[in-house]
Amino acid sequence: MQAVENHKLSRCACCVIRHKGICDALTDAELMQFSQIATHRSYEPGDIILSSDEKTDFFAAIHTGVVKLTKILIDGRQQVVGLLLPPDFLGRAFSKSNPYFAEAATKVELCCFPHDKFEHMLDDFSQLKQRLLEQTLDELDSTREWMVLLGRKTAEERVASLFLMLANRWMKTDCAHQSGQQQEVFELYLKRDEIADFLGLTYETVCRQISVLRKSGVVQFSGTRRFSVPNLDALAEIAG
Amino acid sequence: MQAVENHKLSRCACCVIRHKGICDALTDAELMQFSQIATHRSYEPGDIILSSDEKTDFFAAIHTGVVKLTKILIDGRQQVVGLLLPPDFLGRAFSKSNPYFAEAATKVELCCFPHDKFEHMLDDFSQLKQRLLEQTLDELDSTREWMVLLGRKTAEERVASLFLMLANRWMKTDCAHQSGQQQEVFELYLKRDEIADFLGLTYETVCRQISVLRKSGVVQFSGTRRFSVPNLDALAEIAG
DNA sequence: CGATCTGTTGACGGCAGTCAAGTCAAGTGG
DNA sequence: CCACTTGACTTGACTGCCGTCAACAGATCG
Repeated sequence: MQAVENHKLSRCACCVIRHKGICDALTDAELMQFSQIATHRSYEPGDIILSSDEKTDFFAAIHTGVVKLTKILIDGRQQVVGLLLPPDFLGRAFSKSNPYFAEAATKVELCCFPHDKFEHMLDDFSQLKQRLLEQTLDELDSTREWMVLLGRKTAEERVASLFLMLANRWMKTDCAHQSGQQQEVFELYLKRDEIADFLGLTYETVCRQISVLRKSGVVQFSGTRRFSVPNLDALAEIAG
Repeated sequence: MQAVENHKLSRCACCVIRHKGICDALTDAELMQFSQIATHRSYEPGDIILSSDEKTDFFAAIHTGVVKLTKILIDGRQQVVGLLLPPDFLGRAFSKSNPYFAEAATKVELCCFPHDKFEHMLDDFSQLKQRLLEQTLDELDSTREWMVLLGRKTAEERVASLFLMLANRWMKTDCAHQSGQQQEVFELYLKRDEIADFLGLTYETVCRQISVLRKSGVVQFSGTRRFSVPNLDALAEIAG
């Protein structure tokens, strides 16, 4: 029993997101307790992790991969309302259902916590709740930033904004990039039609605007889903 | 001194939003402490309450009136990213600045709490932090709902969605509406160009789509900013 | 090799934006 | 009291960006 706990603690202790996501709010001792309720789950691209308005029985930290949050209208029109990367948190606390679909955009590994036990721990560890609040506030900020994009930006500005956002997120979390090195390469993660659903466009328009940016030299592509940015300021200028 | 406290408590105790907003999370005894740090401020339509990225020194509960949260691009394009009605909470906790403008859309009265004292109280009263978290999560949900509108809905659907949202919010909070009464009358609060900035349209398009809905009988106007809805289901159908 | 999925590019049309004129109500000042 | 101004709103004519429809290219896989 003790051995198992130690094993589980060590799994958490050496977890790549130990000091990034909500887990960072916990001490090693608290993490020990936390690790006992955590289980891992894996998903393939396209898998539905959570269905809209289905009662959810777990929360999760994104361990690896990318998760899309989407909403759909009755006639099938779809909008991506959030993109979760490690070490983001997945799930709607203090509510029995969540109003989005969560879909794996890439291979995904989650670290899951049962619904009721996690909410109890939120009450026990005030630092955890604090962290969740701060993360939710940050998410609200970036969601509103995206509202400006959807409401007011042109197609070209939208695509440029997406590239800029991905580049910034990449450099913030995976900041193991050696300075003075050659061009940083970023991952797009999404297919053209997923990008379209994120930007409020059609996939043809996304294609065209990517071509425009590529031909003007603002971004350089290697394959269809990897790109680099010679001049981030120029990209930011276009993104508005 | 004691007299003043009693006076202040009584002001909170009989406050119209005492049992609606975050204050509802407090006991009468806690409210007493709370009332000692609270001050009231008034604003006229068009007044800027908070400027984007300006360091904020207070939080506030909306007592009366309507507050717009907006963001602008360098060339002046504007997007309303949130609409706050009583008893909503204004301010970005645990961050020295907030990335939006807060502007009074109508006459507004705020109940304000100093920045540092309020954050201390959040730590002292866990129910308060809990309430703030839940309110933030709800705000995130409705913001994402609005992303679908901005990204995927037509002009007519957007205007219909706004009417529906206002009707629902009105009936939820001011539910002193006598049943079996004649048509409920709702307030639009915003000018045509403010609606446009909320819906990601131009004010001419907003005008035209309001005319369409009015002529089809789905909504009835008295003046330019008051309307009633004969059939809410029909409106919801159009809103998508 | 064909089948399928993903991405690219062209031609055309429509919805909403742009530009502009006009209505209406409220306020201001002579 | 009336001319004038101002702000909010409405409506029309035209334009253009992006959506729709369609053909095609490349990659992956059985």
